[in-house]
Amino acid sequence: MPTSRRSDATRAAILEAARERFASDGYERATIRAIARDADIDPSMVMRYYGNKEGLFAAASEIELGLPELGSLPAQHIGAVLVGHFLERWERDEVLTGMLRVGVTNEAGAARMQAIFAQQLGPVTRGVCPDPAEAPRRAALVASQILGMALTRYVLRLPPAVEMSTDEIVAWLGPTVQRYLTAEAP
Amino acid sequence: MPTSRRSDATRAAILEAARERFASDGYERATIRAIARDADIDPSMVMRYYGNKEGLFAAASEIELGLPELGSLPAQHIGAVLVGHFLERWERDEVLTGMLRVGVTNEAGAARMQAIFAQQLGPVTRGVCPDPAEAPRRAALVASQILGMALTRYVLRLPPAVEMSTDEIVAWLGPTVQRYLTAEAP
DNA sequence: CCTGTTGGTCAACGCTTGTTGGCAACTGTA
DNA sequence: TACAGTTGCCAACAAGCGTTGACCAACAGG
Repeated sequence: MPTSRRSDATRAAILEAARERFASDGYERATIRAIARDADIDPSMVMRYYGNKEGLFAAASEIELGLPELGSLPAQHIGAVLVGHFLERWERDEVLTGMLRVGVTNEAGAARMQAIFAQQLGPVTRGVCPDPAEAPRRAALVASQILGMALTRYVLRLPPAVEMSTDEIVAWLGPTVQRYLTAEAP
Repeated sequence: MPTSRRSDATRAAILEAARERFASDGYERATIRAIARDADIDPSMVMRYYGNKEGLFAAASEIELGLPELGSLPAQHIGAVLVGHFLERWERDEVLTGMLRVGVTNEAGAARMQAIFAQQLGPVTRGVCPDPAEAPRRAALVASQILGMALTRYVLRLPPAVEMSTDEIVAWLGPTVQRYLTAEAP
């Protein structure tokens, strides 16, 4: 079991092409043939290395949100920091847009998305919201606003949402997220 | 040009089946054959009456949000009323879920969604936000929160979002929408 | 030098898709 | 009754899909 195989470059190329295709086309329209063409490789290699299309998608959709530790931050800025972080992460590449697109079209994609948010956003909220038992609900509220902005801005591309600057978005959404995290339940 | 044709029932059956399929499967996976099977009809009839798949989708996605007149309402309740109305509309049938699903996967779907919100949510905001020139931006913010909740609750089905009651959602999102509509720009 | 493993290509398979055109049955009109 | 238009079904098409298995080239160890 060698630590690095000759085929690692090929595997990586496939994975990168797969991420881009899934991101821009969604699960159904991202064909194995197109991915293979992008990676300059035969479609059958994709099958060999990832078993089938679902396996390829599973491998291509391991995503790190890379959320910061919020514990050390001034409590009243958490919302803005979180919104800013997500916006930056969203604009860095198309991975999250793709995740969103696939999460909507594909059952496995939706499950993957549930897991990502539960595992990575859940703990963050647990540390800052008043009643830890309510953390999942707070996380869902935060997710609804952040994913909603991502949806309107990066996927549906409603013009006013596209035209806003990231600073403006942070200024508008920051207080919302802040409230979802730290306010008493209404 | 008769006012009613014998085939009107067929056309309606096709349209209804199409709406359901587009809603539950998205654009790509909703096949003409499956729609025809649901409507107990030959696939070629779909082509005859709607030209092609895009035409069928266009016909199936004419949607009325049916937003209420907000002008006569107490200004401080607008947010809650709007959120409640959308939730009710969303849970009544699967049409809006379908619109969302198709808007994400399909360019024409996204365009349709832009139009719906511009034409139906835009005027509402224009009447209530401080500076009418900012109405489109306010509408986009409102859309981001409302579509975000719909996304997490009805499409991705994040468990905490599903488990909340509509009253709880109104209580949480109402003030957010209210602020997006009526607060001074931050 | 042989031999087995690995990386990669090629051609094909069975299937589903959107779409088309021909043909039968019915309806309304003259 | 005869005829034109409408409604519907059937069979087929070309294209694209995921997937498979046979085959070749390079390389490794003995």
